[in-house]
Amino acid sequence: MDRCGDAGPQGKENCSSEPCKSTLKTPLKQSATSHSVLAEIQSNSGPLTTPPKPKEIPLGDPWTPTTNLKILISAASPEIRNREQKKGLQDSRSEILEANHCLQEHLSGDEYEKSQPSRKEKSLGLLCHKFLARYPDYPITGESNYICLDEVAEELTVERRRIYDIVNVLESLHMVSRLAKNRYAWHGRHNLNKTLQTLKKVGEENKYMQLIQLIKKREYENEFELDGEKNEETATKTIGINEHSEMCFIELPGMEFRAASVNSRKDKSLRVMSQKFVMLFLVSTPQIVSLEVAAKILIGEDHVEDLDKSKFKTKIRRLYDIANVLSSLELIKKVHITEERGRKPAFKWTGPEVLSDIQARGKQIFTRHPSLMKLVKSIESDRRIHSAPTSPVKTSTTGCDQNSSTFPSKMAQLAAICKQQLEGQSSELKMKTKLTSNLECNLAAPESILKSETYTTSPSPSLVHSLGVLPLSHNSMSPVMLPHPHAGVSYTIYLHPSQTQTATTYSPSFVLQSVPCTNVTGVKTALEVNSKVPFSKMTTEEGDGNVVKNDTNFLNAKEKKVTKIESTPRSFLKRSQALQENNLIKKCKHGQKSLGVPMGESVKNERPSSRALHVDTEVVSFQERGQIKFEKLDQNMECCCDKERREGFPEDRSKTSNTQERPVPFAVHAHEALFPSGYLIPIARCTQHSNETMFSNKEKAGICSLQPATYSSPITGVIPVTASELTAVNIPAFHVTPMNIMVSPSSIAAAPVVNSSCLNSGHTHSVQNPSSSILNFTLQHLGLIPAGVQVSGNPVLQSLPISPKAEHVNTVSENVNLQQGKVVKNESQILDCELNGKSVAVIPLQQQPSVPAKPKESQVVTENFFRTPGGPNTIASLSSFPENSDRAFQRTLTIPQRKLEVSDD
DNA sequence: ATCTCCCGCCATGTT
DNA sequence: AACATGGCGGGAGAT
Repeated sequence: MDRCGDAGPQGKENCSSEPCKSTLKTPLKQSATSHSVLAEIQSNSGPLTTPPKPKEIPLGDPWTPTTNLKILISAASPEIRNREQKKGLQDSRSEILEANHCLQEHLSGDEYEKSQPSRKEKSLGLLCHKFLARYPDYPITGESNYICLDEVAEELTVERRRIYDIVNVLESLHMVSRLAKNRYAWHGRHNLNKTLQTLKKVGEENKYMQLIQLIKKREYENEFELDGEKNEETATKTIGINEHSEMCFIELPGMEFRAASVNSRKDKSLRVMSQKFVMLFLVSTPQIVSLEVAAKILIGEDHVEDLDKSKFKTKIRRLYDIANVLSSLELIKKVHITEERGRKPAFKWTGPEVLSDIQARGKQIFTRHPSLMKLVKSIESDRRIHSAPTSPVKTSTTGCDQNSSTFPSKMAQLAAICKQQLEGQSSELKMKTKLTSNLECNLAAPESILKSETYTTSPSPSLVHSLGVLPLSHNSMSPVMLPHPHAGVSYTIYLHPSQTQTATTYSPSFVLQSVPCTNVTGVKTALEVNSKVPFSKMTTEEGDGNVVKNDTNFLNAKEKKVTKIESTPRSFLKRSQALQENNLIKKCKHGQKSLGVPMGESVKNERPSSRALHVDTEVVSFQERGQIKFEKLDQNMECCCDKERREGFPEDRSKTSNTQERPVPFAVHAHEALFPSGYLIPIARCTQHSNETMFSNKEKAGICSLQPATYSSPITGVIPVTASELTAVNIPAFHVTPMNIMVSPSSIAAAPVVNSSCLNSGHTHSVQNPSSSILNFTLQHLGLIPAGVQVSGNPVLQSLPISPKAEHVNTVSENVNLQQGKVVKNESQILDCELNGKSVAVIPLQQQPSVPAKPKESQVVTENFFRTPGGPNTIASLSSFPENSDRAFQRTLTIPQRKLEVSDD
């Protein structure tokens, strides 16, 4: 029971508990944090003092059944959670403690023991959930949220040591950054996409994919003959990764850890391991990584030589720790891979899809200007405060769906192909949704409040419109942002160019329609043919007990599960065939090393890990449904998709194109640039600012410091959005009448800004006060504005560019997440705004041919990007992609933009 | 038996 | 020296 001993010495002078306490529930996720509140919090947060920790944990963890229940409940229900928090944790806690104490006294040994929380209840995952519940996924940017470790530990009644585990992982994702001793800044998921993108890039550069495959191959080839170590070693050497590539923590230039302490160990463990682990998911095709492989790779990098069991074991332990946190973040999910050797634990990526560098490049065309983001946010907050509920009624605007009905079969096919990708986004959606709902609640009438699972309804359906869609990259798919039927949230769907004209709302219905089975089969076949990898049988176990075995048609399976649409007998037949094939292959595997890529593991859809809390049932289930994957297929598919993406497939390829439409309700990432600590954040300029600085000033300015200087694009007024972020801004209804352009700052909702993270390029441009003509031109040129489309007129200003005065603009942007790009539909409105003297923001441009703007920084950024202060390496690998960013990027810029499709509703 | 992974000792860094 | 961080692995609950 000396538990508290080490981890948290009690008396810390830091962080007076008072401030912290008051701050405590800091930014409640659900509650729309108002500026004032945040400000208060900030001001309150005192010096970094560690509150004398009254850690009576030893006395009896508050982990009484009651506590547990509360925790679980709160974890499951944001509303409840918030309520709880508001209610005052202190009180409840003390009560609990007391109760517990009593319990302890009255129950003797055994009994007391039983009353104690089970191991599960103390899991890191659960703890992480609690931790995350304390902060909003997308905190308002200027109002940073501080995290006082001591306080958190105390409130969560855990040792500080545990908090470190969580924080370290969060740090690896740049969701938090260390400000000082005992203090961290909470960034939420604002930087997540960028971070992931960067990680993916680094992972690619480090050839993790190959390494993984090599390892798998070895295993596959010599089932048990060689020890993993040797395999690993060999693999590593073969690939030529590692030794030198020992990667250190990836951070952004200017964002390095300030504390030496952190630096000292930063290249070690948890943080780095976490990043690497994530990289593995991002680079591997079926985004499933077994612990074993991950451990080997991680160990391999460190010390290829001494790979002993204990080390391996330790690595596994750490991976579990990390996995728990990542699971809580809903980035991964535990699954089991069943192969001949047996079942082995693995994790499946369920986070947002991350475009590869190359892929992203094309898509990154548009980046939301930081200032816009801020504006959006400002608007939002403003709205909350000032604006009257305009249209309280939440209508499920299914609008735009006219198209859905018309949804071409092609689309469906595409959807099928990419469905898996959607899964990943679902989580994001969920998150975004939450945010949205919060916002909505604030803005709209109570009725409009939605549950986290549901999409939020916009205050006024009519007002809410679909945002424009920005064409994305080379990818032929055009993202279309549509209002969510259920919610007022718009989201973007990527359609193939050919499909572009059709806009659909992301809705269940949509999904269903979009996924025809037939296509899947065809695709599959093609893939199979092409694939060099032998199929192996894979099985996915699901929580519900379904076990699917199959190698092919994972799509079908998936489809079936996801959409419930099709389960064609045919597909099953195919499946069986595939299985047979696989078996044959397996039998021959020894003889054929060439086939060797041991991809085929059976993946089982796993039931939700016991630990994981299923907060959002819908989401989870959705994700789960889509879980079944057949590695091979996946892989193949992925490859194809990838290829296509890179090549920028021609339009006719639409079938295969992966529609990544993940309608993801997204929070607007505001200012990545502003973000204090994102190490991975590519945006060059941002990094230059110290955290503190960034927060304070920029917010008000509403303008990102980043922008202008860096890119000058002929087209002013346009803000390039990066597709990579996939974030679309959802623009809530405006209070503006169609004709009327008078948008009061307060009334301005959000601008449809597409946010993207240009990892390499950091192309964030934002122009202010673009001339309308220019905008029009640009839009047309880009194809954003369909020739026939009439942009204006629409009373509902969906995508409203944000007014420069951003300060008062409310942001709703958080709702939508665009994967690739968005098109702003209401250009007219935008123009209007501008005309009115408001500066308009949003319009994607970078890709426009005419805009050659290439950030000079890109190069710099790239270099720094991965630079790991502590480490040597880092990225020697960058070299692996010779063409790296700059050039490629430039080229990209020059590439004529493909036509953007705007769905007009 | 294996999988998970909590727990907390203790080394390392910071203040 | 006291405190902050966090590497690490024993060992026990969960399966």
